[in-house]
Amino acid sequence: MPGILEEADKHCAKTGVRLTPLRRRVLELVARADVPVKAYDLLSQIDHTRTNAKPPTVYRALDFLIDAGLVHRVEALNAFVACPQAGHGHAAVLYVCENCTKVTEVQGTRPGQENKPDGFEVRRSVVEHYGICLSCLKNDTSKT
Amino acid sequence: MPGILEEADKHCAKTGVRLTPLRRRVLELVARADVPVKAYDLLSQIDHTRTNAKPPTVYRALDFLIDAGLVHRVEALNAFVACPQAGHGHAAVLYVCENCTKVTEVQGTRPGQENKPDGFEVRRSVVEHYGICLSCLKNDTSKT
DNA sequence: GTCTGGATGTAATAATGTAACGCTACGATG
DNA sequence: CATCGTAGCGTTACATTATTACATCCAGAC
Ligand SMILES: [Zn+2]
Ligand SMILES: [Zn+2]
Ligand SMILES: [Zn+2]
Ligand SMILES: [Zn+2]
Repeated sequence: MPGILEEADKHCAKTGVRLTPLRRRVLELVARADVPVKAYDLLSQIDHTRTNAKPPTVYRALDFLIDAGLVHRVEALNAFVACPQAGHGHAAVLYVCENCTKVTEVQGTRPGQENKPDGFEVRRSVVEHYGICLSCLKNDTSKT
Repeated sequence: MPGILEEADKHCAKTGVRLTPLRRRVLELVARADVPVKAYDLLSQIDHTRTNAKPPTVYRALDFLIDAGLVHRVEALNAFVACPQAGHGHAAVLYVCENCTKVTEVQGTRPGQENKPDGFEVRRSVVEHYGICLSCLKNDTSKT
């Protein structure tokens, strides 16, 4: 795989938005973790000798990355994951393992709108499935 | 309709859990509002001459009500809505209007599990669609 | 009565998120 | 070049949301 950062560079160049060093650094931190990351964890990981990051710093960067479609917010965890597909503005379908906390983002799927009320115009969807991933089910030592 | 509180009484009697006055009061407050309610709003609405409610009070009551399937948490709003169907433990599909903030819970639908990863065992699903309801679309005066 | 577990009270604090304002750097415009 | 406007970030202060830990109360079991 080509690396999320390089993909992000390309994506931002194409869409004409600026992936500044700070934003790129935050994306790097989110992408490096293979589990959802908390905003304040990001804050503490930013190099404080180079920037003087405060909460607004990281929240602004995250807002940018989310708008750019590079990061998704995991609503039920107050946490963030990097999007493996740099698809602008797509709605994510996430499977979150409650044991190992890893997130799998389903590729190329639109969230289903079950029994949508008549005339409702959906702008944004949050779809998060919580459970146990195959790998954790296999390695489960706590079998009753 | 028979009233959410009476339904809740029946439901709790049947499942053998205790809908105490405090919990019932919180459910009443959630049910009375036709929009999602915040925990601290509930806290301020509880009668402080009779109980001495603090944050844990309301969060504990909400936890109980959610476990009992009487209330759903709206994850992306940090807010709570009463469930119109007292179905224990069902996963809710919610349509939230970003204009009037009203929530429509789709009845009798299981959230779709789009392209579920192999072997993933789903325990709980969060499905929230944000947009504009029909009524707000009709009354829209901000037509460009 | 005494014991016990669930429910609630209480204090303190953690964790998460935002508002408001100012400064700086940079590109556009004339 | 001058100046203007704006995006990005710094900075302070604060607001909102949620939890931990421990004490107390109280109904039902024995
Ligand atoms: Zn994605
Ligand atoms: Zn797992
Ligand atoms: Zn429901
Ligand atoms: Zn509406």
